[in-house]
Formats: sequence, structure tokens, C-alpha cells
Amino acid sequence: MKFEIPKTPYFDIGQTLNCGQVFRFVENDGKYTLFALGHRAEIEDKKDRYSIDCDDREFFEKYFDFDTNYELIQSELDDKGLLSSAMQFGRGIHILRQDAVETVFSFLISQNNHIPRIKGIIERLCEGLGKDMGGYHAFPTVEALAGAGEEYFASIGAGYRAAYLDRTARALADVKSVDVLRSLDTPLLRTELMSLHGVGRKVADCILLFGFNRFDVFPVDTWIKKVFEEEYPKVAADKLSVLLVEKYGKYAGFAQQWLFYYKREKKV
DNA sequence: CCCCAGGCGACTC
DNA sequence: GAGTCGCATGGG
Repeated sequence: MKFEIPKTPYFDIGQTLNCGQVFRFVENDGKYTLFALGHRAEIEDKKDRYSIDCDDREFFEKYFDFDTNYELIQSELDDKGLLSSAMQFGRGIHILRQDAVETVFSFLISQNNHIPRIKGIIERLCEGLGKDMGGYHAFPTVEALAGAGEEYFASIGAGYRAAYLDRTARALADVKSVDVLRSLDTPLLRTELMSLHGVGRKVADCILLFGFNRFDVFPVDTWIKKVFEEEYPKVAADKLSVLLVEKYGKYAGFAQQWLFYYKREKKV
């Protein structure tokens, strides 16, 4: 089915997909093909609007977070400093409402890794363990991941993360439903996530932000460290994350995405 | 060749 | 609690 959305300054599909929050998409001459769980969407830029061809309109309207007022968030975060420049540069970024389990495994793979390589590993993971949807494969279920074995994850190039993937998959398979975790507040949920093997503060914060849409978080990675190395010299990543949540408050997660994208794309 | 990547766990003190 | 170190792999 197809639907269209009018273009506004506050949603840009290229910025939204390329800001590092999601890995399962490909671009072909301005046209994006995106995969999420067991769904697929093709997004075409039609100058004054986006045309979206997908298997589930309701799913993708929620996924793209069209209900959030990004203009309001940006006006509340406007500090006239680097963040203002970053927001102007990445004004069209939306934070996608991704599946929690998909973000757990995607960001386990992301640690100490390059984005092109992360994409490849996730692609092979879906290819090998995900349900055949006819033309593509869904993201694997926890059960499929738990049954794969560490050697399988190593065989698709996960490197030393293979053990993390295996142990975390088997731990999550024992949890009745990940959705039970949604009732926890952000600090408690972070603690739960960090109890998983291979999930530290940074990966937990990415899962909180992208998989649970908690915005009172600030994932600190190598790029964010560079952004703040002068303002907060020699502050450890975990501590810096705490300081930045205090600084940016309930919209910290949005601020983080804009600053990350600005630093990485514009290289300032 | 070396350096690095959306870090983490294990180990030391 | 804070500081080091090794880690698999492949792109630049």
C-alpha cells in the first residue's frame, strides 16, 4: 500500500536514516528501502512530498514518529551555541520508534565497530536467522537468536561480540516478554539492560533511546567525546553521560542525535 | 603498514 | 571507584 506525507523542514528521510540510529536500509538514487522487524518500506522523494510504499501503513506511521512535535522540541533546546548549529544542520532528523529486541542486538554489534561493517553483520544475521518474507528476511526472533550458537555469530563476522550475542540471546529467551520492561523507569531499565552480557552504559543508552524511546538519556561514544573534550576535559564516558543528561534534561536524547550527526557528517 | 570504529568485560590498585 | 588492556574484524 502507498501513502504520502507532505514535506516539512522537520522531517528528512535521508537525515533520519543516516544519523546512526538504524542500520537496515539501502539507498538507490534518492530512493530508500528500509527494513524493520518483519516490515519493508520504500520511500521516494517527490520534491514537495514523500511517497511511501510499504506493507503496513500504521506500523510505519508510528515507526517514523510523525506524532511528535519536533519544532517544539527544537525551540525548547535552542541554546544559540553548538546545539543550535547542529539542529539547523540536522533539522529533519526524527528518532525512530524501533523494536526493542532489534535495538538490543543491533547495538551489541555496533560497539567498537564501523557503520558499514555493522550493517553487513546485521544483514547476514537476518539472512541466516530471520523469517523469509519473500524478497527479504525479517529480523530474527529471540528464540532463533538463542538457538544459533556462538560459532554462528562468529561465522558471520561478529568478531569478539559473538559471545555477547549468544549469551544475551539466551538470557532474553528466558524473559517472558521484553515489553514487561517498559513499565520500569529509565534508571531501572538501564540497570536491567546492563545486566546483559556485552551491554554497557553506552549500548544501554542507545537501546533506551532508540528501542524504548526514553529521551532522558545521552549515549556517549567516540564522536560525542570529541564534541565535549574541551568543555569537559578528561571526563570518563559514563560520567559525561550523566552530566549531559543533567545539562539537556528531558530532551537529552534528541540533543545527542543532533550533536552526533553534526559532528560525524560535518566534521566540525 | 598503522589507525580506528556509536565499548565492553576482566583485571588491577 | 577509577584506570588499563585485550579484543575480532575490516575499512580507510
